[in-house]
Amino acid sequence: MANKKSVSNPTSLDYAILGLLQGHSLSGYRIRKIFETTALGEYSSSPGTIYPALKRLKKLGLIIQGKKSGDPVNTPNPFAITPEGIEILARWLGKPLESEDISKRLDETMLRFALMEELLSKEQKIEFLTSFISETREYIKILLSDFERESHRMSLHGKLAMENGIAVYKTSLRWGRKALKEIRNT
Amino acid sequence: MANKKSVSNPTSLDYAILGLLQGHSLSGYRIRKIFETTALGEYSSSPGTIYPALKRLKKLGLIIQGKKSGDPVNTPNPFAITPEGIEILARWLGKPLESEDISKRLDETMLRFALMEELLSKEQKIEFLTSFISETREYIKILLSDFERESHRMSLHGKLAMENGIAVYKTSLRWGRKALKEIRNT
DNA sequence: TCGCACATGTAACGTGTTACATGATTCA
DNA sequence: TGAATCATGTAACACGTTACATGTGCGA
Repeated sequence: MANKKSVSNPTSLDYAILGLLQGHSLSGYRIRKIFETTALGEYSSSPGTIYPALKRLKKLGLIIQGKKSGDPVNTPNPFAITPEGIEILARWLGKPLESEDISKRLDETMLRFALMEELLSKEQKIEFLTSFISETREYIKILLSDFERESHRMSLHGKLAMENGIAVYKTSLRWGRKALKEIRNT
Repeated sequence: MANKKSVSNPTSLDYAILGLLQGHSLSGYRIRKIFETTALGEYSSSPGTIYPALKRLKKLGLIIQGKKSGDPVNTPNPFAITPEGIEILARWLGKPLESEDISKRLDETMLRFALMEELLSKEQKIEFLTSFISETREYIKILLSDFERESHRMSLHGKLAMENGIAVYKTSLRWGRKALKEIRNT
């Protein structure tokens, strides 16, 4: 197994930070503001979350602190991603999709997609979307058969809630096919 | 403020457990199996998660342990929900929806819907869905305006990821309207 | 008898949340 | 001058994850 998990892997928050640091340096405060204001807001980020995370990543050598030649002149204590950070991030982005990346962790999976533009090859992106599509199709099948098998003993609200789940996954499936086409045209 | 948060509120896992305990007693093992096998599987549940949660709920007096006259004869140490448990659960289910229940915590919000059948009145359910619809509509507006404002400086992958988010929320909005109709016909 | 499913738990660990704390700079 | 925003951090706490541990009962 090439995968040592001895020391505890980065969390998806860590990866989100590394992803933001592709391209330009950012201060802790800037990163917080991005999490606060943009659609990445799921990673809700009070100081007590962000600063310890940055500390962690720094200690791991995935980011470095200090004026980096380049960007925003007056970012106070900007962090930049290191080559090791890039490598770790790219490895995470390129990991083969498992079924649980769809059934649980769908948000994280979309985050991976959002961050992979620069670091993965076109082939890898296509591979990612192809698996995304087939895993999602597979999972919808499971949901539908669960639904048929159990619906007679489910409450109305239970059934409706499941219908939402199924509809949402179908939407993501359609999205995946469309995204695949667009990426192929690149 | 009627809401004391002094002692730390139940988590959504706690509420999921309380919800499962509506109607019939279940052993810890049974609860684990339900989380493992059904669509509620997001609440991934190893012993190290479930048993401490049950202990907690027991200490709070929201569930009680012991043979309950009724159900499956040889369920080992079944838990049943107490009146206080019901009350806490119902209060949670009936809480007014805030915008963050949609933008973050959408899964939790759907869990609330799934569990409210027995404990809320028809009017409360309609109120829930009505807010769900308007909050979701509102959030989609925000996403769309973010998208228009930022899309020119977003990467292709960023844009595609956002499109998925928007499509998913639109799906849930359609679901909400449909669910509202069905509940009204009750 | 071997192994699997049933059944329940504990201990270490890390991370996110909440709340507190501090200080500089900007702008009205 | 006072308020808001910029900017960074710490401490307590609780929860979930992982890994370990134990024992029963059933069926092949």
